[in-house]
Amino acid sequence: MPELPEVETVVRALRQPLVGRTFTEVRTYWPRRIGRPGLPEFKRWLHGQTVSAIGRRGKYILIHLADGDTLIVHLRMSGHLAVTPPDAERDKHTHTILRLDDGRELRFRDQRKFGRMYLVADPEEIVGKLGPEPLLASFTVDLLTERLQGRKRTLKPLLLDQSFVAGIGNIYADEALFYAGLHPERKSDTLTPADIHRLHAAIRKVLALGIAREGASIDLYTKPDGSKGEMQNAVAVFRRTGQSCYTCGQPIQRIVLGGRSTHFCARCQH
DNA sequence: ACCGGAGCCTGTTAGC
DNA sequence: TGCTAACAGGCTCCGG
Repeated sequence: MPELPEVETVVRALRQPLVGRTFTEVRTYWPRRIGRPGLPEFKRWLHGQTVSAIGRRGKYILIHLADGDTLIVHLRMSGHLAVTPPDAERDKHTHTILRLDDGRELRFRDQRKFGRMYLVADPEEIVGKLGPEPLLASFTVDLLTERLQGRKRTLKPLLLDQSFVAGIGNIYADEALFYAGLHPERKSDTLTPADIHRLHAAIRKVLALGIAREGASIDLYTKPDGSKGEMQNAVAVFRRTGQSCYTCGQPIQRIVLGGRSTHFCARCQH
């Protein structure tokens, strides 16, 4: 499940092979992959465009084009991007191929077909509703406190809400709540200033750790070159149901919250 | 304001 | 052993 650290890892890996390249051909085998505009316009519009920069907003990959437009990619559950030689064998789940002027190809593979590509003049059309970037200096304890004002929400679904804070998914939500010592069913309006302080620190800690370890290769995520990240070996609670908490030794519990499996230590999190 | 459920997908796994 | 049904999971939309 690519979340902020996984997407950041992909962006860093694609920067060198992609910046400065021009798209010379667009092929897609699953038109619904293109979120907007429609496929014919997408093809016409992207043809001949040159990549000026590549960045990230939440879980969205932003491929900035020289004329000011932006190609946006969301990997959702199982999306994978790679720059490959043209003669590389095509995986059966590769549904979109963007040919580059150096002969190589940017390939979008997606087993579950949830991922999307967008081509827009203004990226705010797509990412405008996202909450703050949690790793920027501007994401302060005060900002988090302010965003919690007047709200009464269960913490786990709140962390998964991209309009509250951008980039957190199921893995890092569970990990952040563990490090904050907060129960996933805790209501947001019961947090003390000390709780908010710990939550703020925990969010940044787990996301930074995820980036340092180049993502969690749980399920299908791999880096663009196909190798695995290391974060799956550093999780405290995620998918460790029944195993001992590293802090207190109690078995990790699993519940379902907001339709998402949720893992936590009942002794360490309140 | 907040929550829950459906829908989008398909490979894997649990259950009969 | 072989089949089917349930499940996972990010996000959007809808209804309560």
